[in-house]
Amino acid sequence: MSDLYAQIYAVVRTVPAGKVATYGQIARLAGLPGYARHVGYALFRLDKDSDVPWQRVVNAKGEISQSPFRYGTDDWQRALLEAEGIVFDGRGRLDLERYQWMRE
DNA sequence: AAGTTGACTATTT
DNA sequence: AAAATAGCCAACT
Repeated sequence: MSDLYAQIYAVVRTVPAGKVATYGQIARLAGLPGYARHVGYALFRLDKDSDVPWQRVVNAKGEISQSPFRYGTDDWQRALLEAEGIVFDGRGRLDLERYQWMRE
């Protein structure tokens, strides 16, 4: 894997349970401004046995981005987050003001 | 080697 | 408030 992805994974692994971060935020923290899409791309390529908590990365609206190839369904990620104490509203969104990690 | 793709985001309808 | 547009940049074909 490229060093680029290594940096992304390193940051994602730093997100504590019960908190979430946006793609753009991960990119900035990794020192890669403008790489928001690559964060998602990196997680897409992520191996299932990786220790990266991919479920804690959501889009800027506080919603779970879906992928047709992710193993498990769209509900799987949500279940993992709920298990960490994160509550979703009726439209499948979470409160970023409350759960976003290290907001700038 | 060139064109397409995408787990995004900010801006504009 | 929700949907369409434009900018973004490495990986993939």
